[in-house]
Amino acid sequence: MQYWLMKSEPDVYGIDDLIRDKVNMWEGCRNYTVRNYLRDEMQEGDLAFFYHSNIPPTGVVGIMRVVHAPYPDPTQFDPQSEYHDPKSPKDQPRWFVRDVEFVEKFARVVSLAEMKATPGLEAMPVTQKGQRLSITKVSPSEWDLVCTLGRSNR
DNA sequence: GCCAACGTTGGC
DNA sequence: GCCAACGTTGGC
Repeated sequence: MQYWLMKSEPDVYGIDDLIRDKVNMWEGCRNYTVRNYLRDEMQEGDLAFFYHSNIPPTGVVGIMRVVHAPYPDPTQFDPQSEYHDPKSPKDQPRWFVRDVEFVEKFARVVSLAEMKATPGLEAMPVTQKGQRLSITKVSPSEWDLVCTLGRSNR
């Protein structure tokens, strides 16, 4: 099983929205590296950190699970959508989504600053300057460390 | 709001 | 296939 970190801006879609919805389509990826992760590398049952980007406190706020096979992102064919991609061929879609299911909200946010300061997390892409993929891989040891932090009282 | 970093586009 | 211009991300 592979672990992941997936970013979302909480004013667009945050962990409390996922608690309400229980399952949600992770839509709108328009980057080929991330597309390949979604389409080719993620497996049903993989676990992912939910990361709040852009609005402080930025950081990991909980855990979700990948619950469905990949399928074409419907927003790419929707002219009304901000994610509309008129160049994506209908018979060979460019963009894919996964469904994710809520698993856990941490007792506290594991902030980006804290992750940068925690030994053992320095290889996480999210702690590195200029790294802006919206989905990245997480190693088992990184996974355990961040979970421990998020479940602790600090 | 600024801006550094990076991905994508398109002219040649 | 190079690379400059442009758009976007996302921390601060």
